[in-house]
Amino acid sequence: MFETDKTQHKDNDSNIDEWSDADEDELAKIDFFDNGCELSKFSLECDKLLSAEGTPLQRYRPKYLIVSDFVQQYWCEQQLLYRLSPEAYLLNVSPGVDVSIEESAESKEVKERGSDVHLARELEIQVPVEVEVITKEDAWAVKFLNIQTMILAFTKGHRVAREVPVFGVPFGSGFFVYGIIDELQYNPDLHTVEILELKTRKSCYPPRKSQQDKDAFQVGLYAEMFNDLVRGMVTREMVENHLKLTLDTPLSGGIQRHIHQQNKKVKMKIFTCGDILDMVLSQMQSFTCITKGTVEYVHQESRKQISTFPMTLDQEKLRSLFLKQCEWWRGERGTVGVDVEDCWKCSYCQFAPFCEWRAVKAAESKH
DNA sequence: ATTGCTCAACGG
Ligand code: SF4
Repeated sequence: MFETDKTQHKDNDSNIDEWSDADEDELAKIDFFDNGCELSKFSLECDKLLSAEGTPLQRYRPKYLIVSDFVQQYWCEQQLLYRLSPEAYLLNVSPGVDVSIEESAESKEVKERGSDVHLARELEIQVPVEVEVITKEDAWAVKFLNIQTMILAFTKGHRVAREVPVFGVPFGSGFFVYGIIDELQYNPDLHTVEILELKTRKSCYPPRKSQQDKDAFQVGLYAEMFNDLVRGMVTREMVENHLKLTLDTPLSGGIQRHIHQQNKKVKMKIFTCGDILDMVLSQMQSFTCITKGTVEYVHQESRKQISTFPMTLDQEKLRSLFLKQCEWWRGERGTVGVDVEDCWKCSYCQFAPFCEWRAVKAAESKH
């Protein structure tokens, strides 16, 4: 009885907590449901744009994806698309209407403070070295060398490494993925490795469940990729074919010098990107698989810990989530925005005013 | 073959 009141409620507040506050005129203009309310695979205008111009993979990630792509997608696939393709968002905006696609200054500020904290933490334990990079092989060799630095640190007795790259082709997806793990912790007695993912927050309270889920997903994906390297499931050919690298040409002088400087014992030899890759692929196999991780939330202002929670790797759950995400990248299904219970996310989103997903959900809720 | 092709994560 009281519920009917709720559905009629129009929220013109700046606070977005329901679908129904979208602009009435915009809703009238967009008529997706001519043929009833069944959710067809590509009913959104943005999906039609995608199918006309190529899959997200071809268009935006022809060689490799980054872990952050999947993490953003986990948060909201529609928002990911709008970030990749502002034109997909502008489809919903009538010509002449002035609209911003910039993130708010506040949100930029919060992200910057997060970056600052992470940078400071990295500098606490490792010294950055500048290396001249000329070719893309050089650039990838540096990434591989950063993995080797972690391996060396752990064999020297260090227990913590930060900003450690991982790469691979998770779950046989056929997608090459690259990411950087915030922190790895090594226990030399048990010979185990765990992930610590630090998240800084403006708020001094723990985030909502779906945000924690997203962070657990991120840690899970890192763990899975690390483990694939440990299991020897990442091959030289995968790197070569996906990244289109020529692995057998010598790296440029700056990197050669760096390698010899780093390890004086290494014999005078000209290294190729493939040499570095082979070493890393082989050395990674001496680790054990990661089974656990921790997500830690820290208040930006006070730097005090807010909360932590453990992540136990659930490979099957992760697999099905990940492969579902891959379908979107391949253009096998349409874009899906946030669930009703997660529509609070829209209040933080720069695309809320003309978001197609929101408009459709608002229209649906009026049946 | 004019011919290239990505710093990731950052927080909500
Ligand atoms: S407004 Fe909501 S549904 Fe639309 S992109 Fe932003 S978060 Fe996703």
